[in-house]
Amino acid sequence: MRYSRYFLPTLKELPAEAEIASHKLMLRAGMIRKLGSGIYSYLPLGLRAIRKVETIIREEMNRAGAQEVLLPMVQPAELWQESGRWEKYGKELLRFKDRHNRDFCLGPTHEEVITDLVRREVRSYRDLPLNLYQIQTKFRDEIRPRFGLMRGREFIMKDAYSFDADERGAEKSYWQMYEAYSRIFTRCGLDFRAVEADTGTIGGSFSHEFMVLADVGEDTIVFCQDCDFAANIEKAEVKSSIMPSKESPKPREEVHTPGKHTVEEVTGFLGVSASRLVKTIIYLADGKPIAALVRGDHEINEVKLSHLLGCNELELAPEEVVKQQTGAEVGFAGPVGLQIPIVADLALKGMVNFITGANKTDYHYVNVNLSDFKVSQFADIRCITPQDPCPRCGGKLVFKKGIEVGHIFKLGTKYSQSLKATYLDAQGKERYIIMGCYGIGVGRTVAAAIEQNHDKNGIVFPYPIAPFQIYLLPVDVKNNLIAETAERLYKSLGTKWEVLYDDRDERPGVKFKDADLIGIPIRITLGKHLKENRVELKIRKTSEVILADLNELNEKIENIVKEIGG
RNA sequence: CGGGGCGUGGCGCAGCUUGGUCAGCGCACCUGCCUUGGGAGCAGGGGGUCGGAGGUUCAAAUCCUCUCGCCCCGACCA
Repeated sequence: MRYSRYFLPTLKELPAEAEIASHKLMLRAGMIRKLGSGIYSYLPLGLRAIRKVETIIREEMNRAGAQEVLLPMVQPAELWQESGRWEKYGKELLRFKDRHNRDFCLGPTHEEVITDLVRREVRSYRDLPLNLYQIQTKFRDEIRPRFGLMRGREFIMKDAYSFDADERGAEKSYWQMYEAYSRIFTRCGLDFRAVEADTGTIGGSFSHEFMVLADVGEDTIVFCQDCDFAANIEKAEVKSSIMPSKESPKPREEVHTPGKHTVEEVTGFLGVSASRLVKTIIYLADGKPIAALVRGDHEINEVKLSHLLGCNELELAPEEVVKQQTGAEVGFAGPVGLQIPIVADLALKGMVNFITGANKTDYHYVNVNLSDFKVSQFADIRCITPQDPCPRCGGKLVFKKGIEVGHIFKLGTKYSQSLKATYLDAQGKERYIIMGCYGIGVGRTVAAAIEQNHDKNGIVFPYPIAPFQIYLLPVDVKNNLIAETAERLYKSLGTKWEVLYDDRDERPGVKFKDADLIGIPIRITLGKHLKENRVELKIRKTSEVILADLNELNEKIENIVKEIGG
């Protein structure tokens, strides 16, 4: 590709709208442009990177035995009503009507459509197993789109669905996808971890998220230094080791704590550590108030809590509800005297003489004990902390931030039941098909790769997903020797590699800056050494420069490609 | 949805407090000269109903009201 003819609008200055490195760089490198909040156009360079990732995905999905399909993006409401998600999915589902006033939605995911397709065609156990995937645009009307391609409303996703006759088959399909995903992200040059993930209302241990390690990641993942335990913090169970206190219970006392709402304020005021305090948080679980109790230095885990309560919706109670239930301003809630169900974290079991709110504005209780109120249920409802031991082996835990680029999930018969997708087994008995679903955010994968691979000069594309492999840079196109050699190299190298040929009549500095910015792995510079028939090979990643004779150029390039992971 | 911030040529911004001399700067773009190893220089030039609507006023980018859009912080997810 000739740069002079290529639609590649690079930006010298930082776009004001971008916060994180990948977003800034994708805008500056002319890969994407925003059309509206969470909606982006892919420019040629950005699309090339996306296509590279897609190609890797296709190869690995096909290798794993999956077959590619393409499903509609516009979907009739009837299907969603049948599965029950027309009501459940909420505002993320973008709904609209056609000219006949029939309801439709834009597909945020495709379980309904694929299950409908399969239920019409699959009749026998002989048709199973089956794994179908597509790479397609999804639309989710996200509450808050963010960070460019990291969380868009419209985004490209690879989604796959497996269909099996029995549990064993479903497990096999699941682990095949696990393997395929590991290969895909490895081939994309990413530093990632597969972690155990929340399985929602279905339960079981069959869900993994593929997390690219990056500080800007929106998820916290926790893994063990000593064993292979790795989980999303939402999921990581806390292995409780209750140490009964040796203190003997003292009588409860009310203390004046004017204007002290937060844990820090109260413990600071009373001069005790946060672990002596018990936080009382009022929630609405499907609209009904409940109180959750965790130690002052612990964080409540809402995913665990909502599973425990078995509710669809769990939200922090609004101020009025808190006031009504506690009779006090927010910040002074406590379990003593509360008339709503109380769920307490396991860590409370061993606690004696702790501090809570007094359900009275500007007052707390000290020396509260479990005998002072009634706990409906003790359970693991907090987030694991670095002080906790690994729940598997007791080893030391490490916490990192991750970007979720893939999620695999065993669905079971959730959709085959609601949509009646059945087959006949060898005995002629009708059974529900067992499903799994598997997603990869394609654009997000590119963004995550950039997040992990950039420097102050720009993107440093991992070779396998680089939009071009070689950046051919003649420093002066008015110099006949340079220009003619460049033209010749452009043609010959082009038979083997993808070459971006910077044939612009620009000063060298401009070209160098752009080359660094867009991050093509190998740069070939034609300049002052050309008189001796030599060119410069520069490796973007290491900044290493190699002088190469023209007649040994191909060989040298091949060596570099081998080195940097072709 | 709650909280915070921002909308001024393509991009980045100043001007707004205290209305008039305010349509301005840098980059980009066009023409010419010159220059060619890390975003050169000189000269000339094009481009903006100041997000939109309404209002106050002799006079509004500036003050008031409404509205639309975007970004950031919290509940979702690839």
